[in-house]
Amino acid sequence: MSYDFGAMASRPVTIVDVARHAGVSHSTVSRVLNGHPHVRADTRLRVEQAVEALGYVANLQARGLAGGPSGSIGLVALEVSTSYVVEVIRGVDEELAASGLDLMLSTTRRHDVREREQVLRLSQGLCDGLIVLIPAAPDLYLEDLAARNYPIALIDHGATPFASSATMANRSSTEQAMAHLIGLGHRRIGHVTGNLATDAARRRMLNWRAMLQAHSLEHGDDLVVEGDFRRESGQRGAAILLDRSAPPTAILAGSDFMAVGVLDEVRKRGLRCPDDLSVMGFDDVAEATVMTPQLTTIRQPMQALGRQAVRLLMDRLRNPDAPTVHVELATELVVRESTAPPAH
Amino acid sequence: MSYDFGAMASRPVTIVDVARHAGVSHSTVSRVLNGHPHVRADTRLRVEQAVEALGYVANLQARGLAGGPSGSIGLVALEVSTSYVVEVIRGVDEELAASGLDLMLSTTRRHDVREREQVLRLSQGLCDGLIVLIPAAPDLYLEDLAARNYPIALIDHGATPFASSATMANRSSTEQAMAHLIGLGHRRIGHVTGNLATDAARRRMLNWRAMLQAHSLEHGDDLVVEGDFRRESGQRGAAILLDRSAPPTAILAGSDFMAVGVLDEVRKRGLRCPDDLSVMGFDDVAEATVMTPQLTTIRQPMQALGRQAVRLLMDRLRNPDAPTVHVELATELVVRESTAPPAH
DNA sequence: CGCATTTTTGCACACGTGTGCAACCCGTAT
DNA sequence: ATACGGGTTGCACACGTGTGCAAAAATGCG
Repeated sequence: MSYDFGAMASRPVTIVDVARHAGVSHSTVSRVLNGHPHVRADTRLRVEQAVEALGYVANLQARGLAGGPSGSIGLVALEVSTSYVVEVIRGVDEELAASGLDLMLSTTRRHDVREREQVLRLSQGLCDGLIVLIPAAPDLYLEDLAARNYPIALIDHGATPFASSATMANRSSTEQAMAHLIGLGHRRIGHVTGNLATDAARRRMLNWRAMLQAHSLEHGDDLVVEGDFRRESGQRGAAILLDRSAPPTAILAGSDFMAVGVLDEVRKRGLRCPDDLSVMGFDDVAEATVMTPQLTTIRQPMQALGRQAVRLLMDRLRNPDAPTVHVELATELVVRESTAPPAH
Repeated sequence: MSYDFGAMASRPVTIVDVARHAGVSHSTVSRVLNGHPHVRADTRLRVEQAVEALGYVANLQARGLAGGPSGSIGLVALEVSTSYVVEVIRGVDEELAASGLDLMLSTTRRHDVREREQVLRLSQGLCDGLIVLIPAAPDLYLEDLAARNYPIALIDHGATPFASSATMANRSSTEQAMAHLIGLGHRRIGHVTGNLATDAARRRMLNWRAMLQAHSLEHGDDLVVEGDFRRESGQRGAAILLDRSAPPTAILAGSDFMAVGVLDEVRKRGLRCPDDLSVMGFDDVAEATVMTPQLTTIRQPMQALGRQAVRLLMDRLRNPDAPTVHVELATELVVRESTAPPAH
């Protein structure tokens, strides 16, 4: 066995190096690092100075292996491409900043097997807790982890006894939007839906229709066009609706991006918003405050969802035996400039 | 696919469990998992079946501790709040998807100490390579890691012998912007900078000044205001510039968000863009095509930057002894509606 | 000062995996 | 049949840290 003290192959500083430098055993260093009570004051000081002097950084893996806390929580998501995921991550990151915990993001990219792998990986000591942001069935591992009493927070899942969860109140959001438009005096309210293959789009359409029926307003098929959540489909939908013999005075788009498309068509036709047509969206994306007119929309509390998940997780970290909780976050009507009473 | 967990699923399945189930030693299981050549075919099959039956998932920490590959690469960033970071992450994630490697995101939240900590943590076996996305001085750890021959890719840093790096052609991007404005006939061109603590902001300002000098145009201190990359600082900067005795006819903002702020001030004063003031930004964020007028800007290839960083990293993973590389990606002038020849 | 009690410290093992080395097995050539 | 050789396999140790237990040291008390 040979020791090389040369500057070439510098080995990371370990707890043993610190111990040697401070003239104690590595156990003592460990105790200092973890704030154990039974350490003499001057010993603690010597160790802390050694840590400082050598620039010691704990090896997360060894610590996790040995059963110590990792000081970080994991977030498992499908991908980072959609703004939905990005916003949730932002919320998580910001809430975490206050607590001093680290964030580990892991993406599964739609491989179902990978999902279970990633979750188990992170739960094996790498992270103290896990936030799962995947709209799939986590039954494969949830019960397992619950048996180990491992803290998990699910986002956008229904209630389950195995983990805490946070979700959005989808129903009331469409009601909020329609109440706003009807309250302004609109009687013909068109709807450009998102991709009807998705739950959210379908529920929004059903609730749009239900609200019109409840107020005895027209709700026929010539007031609704299917889109796909994207800007271009919003423009196409608006073109169709505005070409009707009796065009709507307001259009509810299934997403903010489609609302932008609706406004594209409005501008193209030389109409003005909100004077000639009121427009609403869903989500309250960052773009909503940048456009002219600024968009009236239903804010989906995506960041808040992330924050809430962190709080749920930290509750479980502090008190592992407390029962799991299910939280439903309200959406919020954000009135800006794109809606007004109808002209006539 | 169904997994058979034993009656007591309280403890995670380890390599030893698999070994027992297959009637071999844990070493053999390890060799199967890592694709070593000297394993008999039927033994390999038995082990693989045991892995499947027990639903074994490797413990990353133990593997990392023991010196094995982690199969994941790390990304260290300040935060995930800015779209710059988000876009880079998207690029990284997408490029990584092709390679089968996992992504670990870690945020430092502007604590300089944490930066070194996080980097060292992840480099101690947790990740096979690291992408650093922090506009600060990584001298503290770079040399150290280079000595260990640890693969690192820096984003938006200058060339360094210690790591591969990818950056955008900051010089030419500013030249592109200024050439456009000067070509339109502008002679007084103001500049609201980003946070001058960052490299990018400082270089943009220097190049702004250099271009003005090269064309013998005024470039004094009363044509430049420091901002912080955010919308509000853009508005403040514009207010200051427009209050000068001889206000500029065009303003180059250090980011698209600041350009939005500039437009806020323009609108507030009842001015019109581009008639009374031309406005340009940097980045080409999603918002740029949504606003009115649509923003003329310099497109920063942020996703491409992420992809490039991954490729650089994988080159080093495959060939650790190859020299480091510095790649510069071209930016692109995107002319939209917010720039025009000056009125007078 | 001696003894009991408490505080402080070190030893040794555990965590799960990878790997050098030696031992094993089996087939083939002598 | 024996020796040889190469493909397989197991043993034992290493990685860095946490912790129960016992030893050592410090403290308190008479």
